[in-house]
Amino acid sequence: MPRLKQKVHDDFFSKVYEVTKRIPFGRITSYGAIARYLGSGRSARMVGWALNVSHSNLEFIPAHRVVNRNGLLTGKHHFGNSSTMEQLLENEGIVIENDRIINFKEKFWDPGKEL
DNA sequence: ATTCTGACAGCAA
DNA sequence: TTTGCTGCCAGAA
Repeated sequence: MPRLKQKVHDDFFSKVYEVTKRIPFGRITSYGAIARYLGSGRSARMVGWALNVSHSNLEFIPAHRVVNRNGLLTGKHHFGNSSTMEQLLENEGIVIENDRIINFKEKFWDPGKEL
């Protein structure tokens, strides 16, 4: 029995939240990695959208641990203050320079590979 | 209904 | 290497 359209979206969003919540402390991943893990590899933008509305979720979503594939903090303007995301990450021991994560490759956490 | 936009990513020039 | 266009799927106007 197919679910209602609204339900489907909730499922996709929920999956995004689930994966995001499993990102280990001090690690980060990319929108594309999550999208691929969820099956729709070319829907990275939807991951971003899901995180954008993650405020409606009761649980805390560590959305600051999700950046684009270049380790660029493209979503920092969505944390109220544009320095919040950067601060949260540095709080976890991640070094940032010019909105870019240093040692991005080493800190990278691939849900498809590690989950 | 149509058009534009977006917290992306891949590929062509 | 950098820039620009395209595919992707939902939402807003």
